[in-house]
Amino acid sequence: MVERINSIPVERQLELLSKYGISEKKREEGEKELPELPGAERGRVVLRLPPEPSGYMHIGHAMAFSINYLYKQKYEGKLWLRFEDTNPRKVEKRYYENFRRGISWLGIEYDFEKNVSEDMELIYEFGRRMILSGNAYACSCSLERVKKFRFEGIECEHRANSTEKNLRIWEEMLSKKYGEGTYVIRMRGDMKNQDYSLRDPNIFRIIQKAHPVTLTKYVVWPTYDFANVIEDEICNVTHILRSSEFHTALQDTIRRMLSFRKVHVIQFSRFSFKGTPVQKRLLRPLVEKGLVQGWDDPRMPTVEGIRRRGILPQAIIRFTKEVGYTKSEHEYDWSLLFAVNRKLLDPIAKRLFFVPSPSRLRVRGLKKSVEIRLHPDRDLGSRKIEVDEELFIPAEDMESIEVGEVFRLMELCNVRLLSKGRDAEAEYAGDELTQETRKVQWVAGKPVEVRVIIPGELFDEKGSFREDSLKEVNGIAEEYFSSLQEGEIFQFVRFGFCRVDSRNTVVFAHR
RNA sequence: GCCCCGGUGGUGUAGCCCGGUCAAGCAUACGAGCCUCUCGAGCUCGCGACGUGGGUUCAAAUCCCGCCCGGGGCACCA
Repeated sequence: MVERINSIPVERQLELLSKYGISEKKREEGEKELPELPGAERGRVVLRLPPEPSGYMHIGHAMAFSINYLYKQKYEGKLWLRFEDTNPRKVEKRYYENFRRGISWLGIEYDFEKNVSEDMELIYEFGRRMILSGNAYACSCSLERVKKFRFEGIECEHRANSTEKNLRIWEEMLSKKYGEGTYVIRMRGDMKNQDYSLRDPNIFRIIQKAHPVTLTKYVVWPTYDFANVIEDEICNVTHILRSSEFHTALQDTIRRMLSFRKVHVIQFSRFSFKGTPVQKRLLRPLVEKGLVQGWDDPRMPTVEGIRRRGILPQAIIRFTKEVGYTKSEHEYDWSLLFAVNRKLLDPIAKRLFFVPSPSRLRVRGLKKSVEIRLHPDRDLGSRKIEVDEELFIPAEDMESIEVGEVFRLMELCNVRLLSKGRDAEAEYAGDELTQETRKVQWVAGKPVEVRVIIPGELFDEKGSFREDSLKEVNGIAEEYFSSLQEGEIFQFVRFGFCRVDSRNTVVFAHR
């Protein structure tokens, strides 16, 4: 029954339906809304993007930032861009700019920007307060000893030092009297706590390496958890939306010790795509061994990589909104992102002809000039093509077309194949357009040689690098191709969406 | 070892807090058809899931316990 109805054209179906008084059920199209944030009030929400400028921004950052941005919009709140640059050993100047670029590419508008390293004096003030209130102490245990004691739940002797002594050492640390590894400041937690991260964690350590922003001004640096709590307090952050590789217990404790306000913490698991991990640990070897072209290789999850791959920034934001966030482990299939990207691209991408593995075809007596629209149903302009007897069609089509068969050269005319092979010939067979005839794209005139790079997943299921992660297709495109802008995303008809990477190279995005 | 957090179709999610309306919604993928001068878009239909074992209850995807599996933390990294 269903089959029978389906075989009737839609218009006729609707006709029949209205005849029987059945109206079309309107589907509510509403875009998916993000869940409400606890305790969020319009206009009073403050969020933050906290990148560590120690590596390239990747899709995981992009999505986590998007969530924050979406909530900023939802509640008309404020958004900070805050560089978590408290480890001079990891931070590098160029990455600050890389993040700024990535964020602006995404179209994320933030209200304030700062580096945590600019707030050192303030952070020191809170460190001092921790010591004065007995919540922190200076410790000179070796790393091994700290570890051992923490594991065994034993308090070291430094824990019993007087406030005066702690304060003296603290001041001396600040005045650069000590070298690395001599002293650290630890939070007085609970050496018996079942959660080991509360067994007197370190909150300040000495690092004698020049910082890209503050240079050699400071040597005592706060650890992430400490700096973060302070920054969230002074930035007036109301909601922390971050991935779940962070534990809240420690930060909550510090917040309590310093009598800071409560902050809503929402955690979600890391965003990553199938076969394309975001961890530097896995990516760096690929770059170093030359298995990929660089950090901006279109197979890479870096912002630069996915941009080259033809993903629109809006697609990332919209995709993020669709999948939302969860604490459950997941690995997105690229096809999910592609689907969103395709929807955005379809109405704006120009349609061009590309012939992979071209096969020469002579059409007897053909001489024609056609003007073809650049989009089937949007007005994106058109291009004019002069056709002579000689043109090219894909080898794949040439092979499957039988001699004597009539097929259509898209937007041009019908032809009948007379012979195959090197001197393949065809003859004109009318202009009538019918649904059944096979349609083939073609290239004539002055073809442009084009190389299409097809990026795939970097790793297979077992986690080893895929040698075939990058494929290549060569062919010719119509002349109009040369007038595309670098970076422009368009569609090669019957082939897929691509982005102009460089003069004669395009990167395949998806079908 | 200890401590957190998860486990809904191939993939991603909704539902779980407040048990029934869930013989489980949506998207994507896949299959079929309609439409279309694209293998794109649009439209219609189909396919397919509550980790596992107990318990509570008239009733469990939803609450409780055990187990299994996955992720994260226990850094002088963030």
